[in-house]
Amino acid sequence: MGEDKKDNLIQAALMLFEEQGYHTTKISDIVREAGVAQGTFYLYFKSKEDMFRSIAEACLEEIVVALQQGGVSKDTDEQKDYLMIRRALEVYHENKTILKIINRHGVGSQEIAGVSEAFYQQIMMVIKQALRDEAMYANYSEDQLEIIAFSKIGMVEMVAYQWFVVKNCGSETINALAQIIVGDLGPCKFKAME
Amino acid sequence: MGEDKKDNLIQAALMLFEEQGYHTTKISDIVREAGVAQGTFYLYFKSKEDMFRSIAEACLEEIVVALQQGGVSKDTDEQKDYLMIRRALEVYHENKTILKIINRHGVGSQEIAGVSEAFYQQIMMVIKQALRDEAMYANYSEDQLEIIAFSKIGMVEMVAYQWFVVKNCGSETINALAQIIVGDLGPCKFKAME
Amino acid sequence: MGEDKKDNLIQAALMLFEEQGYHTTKISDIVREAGVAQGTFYLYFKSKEDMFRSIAEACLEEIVVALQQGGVSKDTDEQKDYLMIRRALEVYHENKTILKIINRHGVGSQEIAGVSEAFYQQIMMVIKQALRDEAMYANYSEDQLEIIAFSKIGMVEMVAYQWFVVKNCGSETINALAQIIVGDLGPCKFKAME
Amino acid sequence: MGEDKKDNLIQAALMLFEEQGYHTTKISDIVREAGVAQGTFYLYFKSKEDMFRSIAEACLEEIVVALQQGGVSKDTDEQKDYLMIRRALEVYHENKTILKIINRHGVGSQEIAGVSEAFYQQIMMVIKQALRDEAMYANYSEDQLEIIAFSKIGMVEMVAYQWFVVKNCGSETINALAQIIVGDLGPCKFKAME
DNA sequence: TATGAATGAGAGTTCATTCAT
DNA sequence: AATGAATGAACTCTCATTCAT
Repeated sequence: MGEDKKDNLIQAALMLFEEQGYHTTKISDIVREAGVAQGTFYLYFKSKEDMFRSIAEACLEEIVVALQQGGVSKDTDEQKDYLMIRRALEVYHENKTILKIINRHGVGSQEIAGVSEAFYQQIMMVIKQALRDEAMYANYSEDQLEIIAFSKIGMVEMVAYQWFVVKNCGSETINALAQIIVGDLGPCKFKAME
Repeated sequence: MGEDKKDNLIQAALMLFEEQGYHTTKISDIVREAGVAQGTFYLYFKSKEDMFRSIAEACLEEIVVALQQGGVSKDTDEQKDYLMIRRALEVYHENKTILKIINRHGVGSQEIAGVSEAFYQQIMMVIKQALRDEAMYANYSEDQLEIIAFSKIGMVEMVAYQWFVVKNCGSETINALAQIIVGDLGPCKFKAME
Repeated sequence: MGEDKKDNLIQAALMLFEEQGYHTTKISDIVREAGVAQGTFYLYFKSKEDMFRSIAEACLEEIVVALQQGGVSKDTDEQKDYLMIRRALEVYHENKTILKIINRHGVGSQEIAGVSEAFYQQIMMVIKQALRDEAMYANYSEDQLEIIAFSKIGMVEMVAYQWFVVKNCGSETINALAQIIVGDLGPCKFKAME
Repeated sequence: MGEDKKDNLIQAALMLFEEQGYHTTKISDIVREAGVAQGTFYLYFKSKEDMFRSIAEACLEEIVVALQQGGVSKDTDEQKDYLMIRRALEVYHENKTILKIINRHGVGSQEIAGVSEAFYQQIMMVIKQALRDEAMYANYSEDQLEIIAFSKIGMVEMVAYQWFVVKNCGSETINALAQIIVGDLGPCKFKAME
């Protein structure tokens, strides 16, 4: 039952952070939304920042794990690339709440910046690992693979942000987005959006 | 002379926003840094948010203009692509302060989010325009070009953020980064960076 | 068994009050130290203040009783005086915890101030009674004896506080302190203390 | 004009601390009494504790200075003693506000305890110095003089507290109190009080 | 134009106390 | 008798903004 309230608080906070941003959201908003008393917040979190850090950590970790599980082996590099991009878009789509909070509203605290930095480091490592299996990048150095990895992350993140958050598109766009990003226009499945 | 003080305020604010973020920086910090009195701030700006909006607008507009001027026509698509990417990296490098402020610290105000959104819309248009000149994208639809444009923006922005802000590399890395991103490993000019 | 917990609470509270003062000590500190649950506190005490009042009353009453039992009759006034002072120092030494709590940390509640006031009234009466037996004070009025009594109390309390609490000296200093206070330097047993 | 408000705050605080104690007095009480805004408090003091520390320091320093100026040279030790005691009672009477605050209400903060400890150390030194001039204490060691000094301080403080604070007597009692404390009953000027 | 003391609404946080189990 | 999660009133403190000079 105790965990009930903690969960209420987290759900309420995520909703409010997404809607109005971290700084605009007051503890009093969160507890009202969660239906608990003001003091209850402090049973579960040391402070507002502590709450956000723990939520962000959990969400970002989820993304890292989800990306890691996307390991597939297909024939061509292009197929691998496509699947990687699609998988990443799926994961971002499922986690667009935290994506929106962090990208649109930011947070601005040393500690949380650290969480974010660590997150990017982790997914970069995951992507770099995947790239090593592609023939195309066979003779790339570690540093060069890192550049490629980050550029792919940026690509996916920006597209995900623009389509899932700004344009608020659904998961049915994922295939088309991935196809275009990878560069195969074949039989175009891409329909006008919004 | 009055403009002197306004400029002092802007420079002080940019420095502090970059260092500690928008929310952490107090008006009192800015005026102390700028060497003017507390009340003077309000002679030049309606509010703290108003100041940030105007600074952000100016900086982002500068980026848009700089990107637009990069229009050059070379023989191959790959050359065009490389030059576009390099140009974008240069521009981001020159403007890494605002890049850092917006990406690392975020903003958290509806109005400023609008500024940011409009900025991305503008540079997307610039990039899309440039892509139309590449043979490679001849039969892409507008929507498809938009995806490509955003994915390129994301690529450049993420790489610029990681190398110029996180790793704090200088402009001498630009060529190498651009080359790798575009995919030409030719005579590799890329050196290990730390 | 119930009384066990009550006693635990009292011991824990005394320790914490002495260490950090009444106001700084939280109920949660006391119950943690006592090894009981938060709610258990209220089975034994109406409130934090009620607890402190009852502890203080008990301790101070102990001091009063101890002082009363010191009644001895010796030949000279000086001997009586010395014994009275020594006895008082002993008592204060044994009760330095409450002495420290009340003198160093104060109290700050009307009700408890009353307890303290009543305590001084009581020991004043005890001392006054003792003084009546000394030839030296034969023709002193009641009011005058009261002044003498309070001045002796102040003397002993201040010395006890400085030596037992501030300098943290042990009971071996008592004789020397009493001798000096009374004014007999005879064969000086007093050693340098640090 | 700025100092006006600071002074208002100090006067209001002293009054309230005396009336209801340090812990019971809220910042909101102080500013209301002083007739300034809540935020104004923080222009002059870092916190409530900081305020009290600075007030206490000033008051206690005043007492030390006042006691130091009492240096007089009379014929007999008894005369010197009497004058010292009377002077001390006068000083305590003039400063009974801070005496009441510290003795009755206490404060309970490490930092302020330090101020108080330092105060006693200082007046002990003053008294010890004075005692050295008395023939009576010619062959007392430093340690022994310290005991005498503290016992005299305790005497005066307790009597001052009981008569000036508890019984609320005026300065006309000072002579009589001093006389009794010193031990001369001569032509008794002491009248029944209140 | 420039000042900076003053403001006060409103934020985050604390903690003695309660009560269903 | 014992628990400890939950409470919420009340606190201290912050800081963007104002305005008399």
